[in-house]
Amino acid sequence: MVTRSSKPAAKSVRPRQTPEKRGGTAAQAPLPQFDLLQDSLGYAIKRAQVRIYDMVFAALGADSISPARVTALSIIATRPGINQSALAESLGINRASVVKVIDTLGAHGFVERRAIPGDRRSYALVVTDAGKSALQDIGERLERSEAAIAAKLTKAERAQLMALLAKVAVS
Amino acid sequence: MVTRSSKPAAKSVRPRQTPEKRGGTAAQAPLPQFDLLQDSLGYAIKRAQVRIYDMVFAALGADSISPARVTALSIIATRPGINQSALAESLGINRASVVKVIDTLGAHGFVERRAIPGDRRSYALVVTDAGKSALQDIGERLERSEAAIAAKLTKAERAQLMALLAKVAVS
DNA sequence: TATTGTTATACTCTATAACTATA
DNA sequence: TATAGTTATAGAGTATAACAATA
Repeated sequence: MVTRSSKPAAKSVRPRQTPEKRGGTAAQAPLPQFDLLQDSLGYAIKRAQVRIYDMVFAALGADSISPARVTALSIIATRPGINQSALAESLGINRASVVKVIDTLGAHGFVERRAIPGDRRSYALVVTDAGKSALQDIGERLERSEAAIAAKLTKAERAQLMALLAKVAVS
Repeated sequence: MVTRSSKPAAKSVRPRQTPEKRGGTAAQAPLPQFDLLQDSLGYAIKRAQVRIYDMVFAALGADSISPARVTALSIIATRPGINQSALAESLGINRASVVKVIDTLGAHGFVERRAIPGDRRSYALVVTDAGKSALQDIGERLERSEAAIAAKLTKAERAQLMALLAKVAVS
């Protein structure tokens, strides 16, 4: 049984490159300043996200599938019959990376690759009963977990936060 | 000095789909449902975070240090003389992992490890003039970048979003 | 003994490129 | 030619454990 190891921590993939490109022009100017850590909406969101991520891990339990896999499972549940490439698109990752995701979900017995009569190049991904059951359980755990956060916000505030975040997330 | 050019790419959770088949012939219970993808505050935050992360990458440019390193650099700038262990604590990562972070920032000439007279076990980390200059430039880039998001929100909405996120982020 | 930085090692998540089998 | 899935390989970011130097 594949399980999540200890600490996951945040991700961040970035191509590295050579240093020095921004030369040392006039060094110290009176900074009109925008304090990254304090004033950036990006950092504010990041902090909230890190906080929630911790809670999600605690809620899922040590032997659960990872949050990323829960997302994949949720998408397949919502779009039964989706193929791996479309799932990759939906997850915003490369289709090659989806292979292991499905292998893992398959090893857990949560998802199946089903043959498609008309096209033998791809599979129709479907969530099994065990997968639906797991998703139900996970949903309940996360819902209870979010209740801890909701306790800090009124219903109206939560709704407004969701609305504002949706505006920000618009691509 | 690793120099892998190409796509930034990162992301993690990026659900989005059409509202279709849902209450089907489930062998499970009549789900009172909490739709993870739709109703979870965690996912809403994650989506916003992914969106902003994309913008941050674009704003920083291909030859910049990573967002995580920008954070480290900002912290050192805010707390000059901090040592690696305290920085690790502040970043929420293991102190062993900080070694490479500082090595990288050092290779860029943005940070220096300075000897501390009283304690030869640790270093006082300080941002160099080049580092301050880079931070200034990055701050301006990110500020302009956030303006694109701010355009979707009124000043009051932005302030409220920041306030609500701060409530959520409270540990 | 406790702390700090370091090294060696390993794991997760993801990307690219190339390959196979279809279509 | 184009598409879907796969494999091999690589890189970023992080963790653990063990270690030396220093306190």
